[in-house]
Amino acid sequence: MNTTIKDVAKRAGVAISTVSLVVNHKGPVAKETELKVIRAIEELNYHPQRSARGLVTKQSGNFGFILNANHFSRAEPFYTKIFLGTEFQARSYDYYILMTTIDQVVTPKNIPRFLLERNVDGVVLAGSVPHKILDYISRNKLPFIMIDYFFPERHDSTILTDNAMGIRLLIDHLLELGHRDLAFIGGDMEHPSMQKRCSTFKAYLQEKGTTADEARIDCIENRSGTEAGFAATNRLLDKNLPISAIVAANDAMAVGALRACRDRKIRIPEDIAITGFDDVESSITARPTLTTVHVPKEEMGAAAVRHLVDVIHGRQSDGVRIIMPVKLVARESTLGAMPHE
Amino acid sequence: MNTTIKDVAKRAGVAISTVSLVVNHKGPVAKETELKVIRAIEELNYHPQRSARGLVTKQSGNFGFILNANHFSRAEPFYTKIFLGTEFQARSYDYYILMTTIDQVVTPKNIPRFLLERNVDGVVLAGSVPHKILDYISRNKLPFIMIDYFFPERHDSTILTDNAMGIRLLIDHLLELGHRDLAFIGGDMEHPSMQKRCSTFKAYLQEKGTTADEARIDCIENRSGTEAGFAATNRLLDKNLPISAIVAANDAMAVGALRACRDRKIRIPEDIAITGFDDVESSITARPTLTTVHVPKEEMGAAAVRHLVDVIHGRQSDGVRIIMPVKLVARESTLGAMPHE
DNA sequence: TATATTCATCGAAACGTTTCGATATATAAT
DNA sequence: ATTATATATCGAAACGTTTCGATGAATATA
Repeated sequence: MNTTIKDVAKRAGVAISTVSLVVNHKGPVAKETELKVIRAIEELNYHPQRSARGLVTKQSGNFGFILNANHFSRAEPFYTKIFLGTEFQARSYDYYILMTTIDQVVTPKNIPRFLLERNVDGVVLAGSVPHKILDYISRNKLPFIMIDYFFPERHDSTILTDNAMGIRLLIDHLLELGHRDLAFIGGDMEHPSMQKRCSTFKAYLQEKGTTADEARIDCIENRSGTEAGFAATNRLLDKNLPISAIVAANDAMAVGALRACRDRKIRIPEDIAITGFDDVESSITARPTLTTVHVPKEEMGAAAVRHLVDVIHGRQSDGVRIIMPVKLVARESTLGAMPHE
Repeated sequence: MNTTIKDVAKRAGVAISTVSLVVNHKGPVAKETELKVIRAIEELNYHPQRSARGLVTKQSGNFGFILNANHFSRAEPFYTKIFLGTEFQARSYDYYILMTTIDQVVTPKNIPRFLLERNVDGVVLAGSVPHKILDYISRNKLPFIMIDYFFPERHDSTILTDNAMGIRLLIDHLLELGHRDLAFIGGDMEHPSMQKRCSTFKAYLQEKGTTADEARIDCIENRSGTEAGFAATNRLLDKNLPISAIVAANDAMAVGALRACRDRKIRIPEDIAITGFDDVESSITARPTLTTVHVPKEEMGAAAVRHLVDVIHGRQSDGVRIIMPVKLVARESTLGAMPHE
């Protein structure tokens, strides 16, 4: 029970350091002794102990995953999916993920425990995360990468979705269906993804010759949930402008828009078409189901882990910006009721 | 950078061991020196290093989470939810979760790495998991608990759902709606939960005076997915017995039943009502939405972690069996189309 | 006042590895 | 034959903690 490298050394009749060399495939060791050692290892069922090894190598075999606490409600499967993506990929590289949530407001003392304890070899940060954490991480020379967030003034590695492409796909889709009077509801405008979605909406409409009327754009500052979508839609509809389609900045806001329209007995999509963004569960549980843009959430998590591994192995320098492709998912909220399949 | 206990000791003008005493709130230490030490700790921003501490205490601060690889497809959010439940609860007890999947077939060498490396203080096992792993874990004297599985011949700690209650709720619901000819489709009969659901179906119908006709019960041995539900339902319907409702052993099979009925132009629930079990996403994405039994998945994960912590703290002996309550969720597949809400 | 008891602090060992410099042996170069 | 080089092995130090037994100071007991 609890066999150590010492036991192996004794059994194989060699020095401890020789066993270590064999275990780690380092340094030259005679074929013959190697076999002796391997045999001893197998007979004793030896496996090096993580904490002992970590103490000297300064490697934990773990990656940290830091998530904005607000984002990790159970109702919000977006970041959950990203997290699961990292879990999956980490395993295939022989790392484990230690995950924690973190409050927006950073008191000096809420640095994640795994950082303080030096228990991770790299960090993935998902969603909006405080500056201070990044500083702490880079001060400790840990490789890190952000997902779905970045600070414009810095050059951190980050994984983004192709927000511009997503919005263009939606607009193309709507124009093709004959819609002309498009509106946009956004929220959480401090978030770069949200900014991009909104700015692309304006720019691409202009490009298409349909000028984007500012009166048909309603962005709520700090919130971006169902309630925000509901409120923004109501404000928009109160103006009595002609509107044939509403592009929402994400699925949650689109669901809010659906609700606002239902309250006013507006039929979807006959009177107004509605689109979301992200392709989370609620887009398919909604009635009608939501046309939206699929964001490859698991893949983003996986890509983040791969990047950390690459940096650690020196195969990849830091400061990259990876943009993940998206695709349109057309459903009832633009196409109308479809036969139950 | 990288301040150690040594630095703190020097700065505070005390011995290393004294600093340790302060950090761990052990042994008697004078108020005055305690303050000196605390001040030094804060000035140097010291925090003990996990691997060094773990080396001597033999505590990792981690729990392992082992999941049957088959169960962890992305399409199967049941165990994913359980996992997230453990994550959440672990954090509140200052533990991290190391998760891994494991194949059904256990070669002697696929023991999870975190076990070999002695990198966990306890283990949660979700779903059907090989015997050998349990042996390995208990041989290493690690506390562990299973979720949604158990071996009848052993007395391991385990967290189960109230399968019997769930089936009774469904039957009561159907009887109340006037159904008399109930059928049952099951699968994966090696799984204790599945056995219980099936046996309760028979027993409770008998208790209610409606004898359970064996001809209306179709259980598939090794599979329990949509395909299995589809196949079982077709076999059932081919018999041309009067059937007014089908109770499926889980949501996936219920979805298969929906499909089989649609193919035969059987209307749900007008011609036949259908129920599921588990309340996973597919029960609400299905058309019509599925009446099912809600299983508190996150709570089960959380309860598992609480139990491990209790055992470690000696507050709880091993070998408990915790049965989680369930509740009926009535939806369109028994009630009929509901107004979009 | 002498002795026993408690309290506070300390030094050193131990935990299980990796790594580094030293040593011994075998092989190649002169 | 002598020296230089490469190969194989080893012993010991180091990593940063906790813990244990020892020591000394302060307090209570006789």
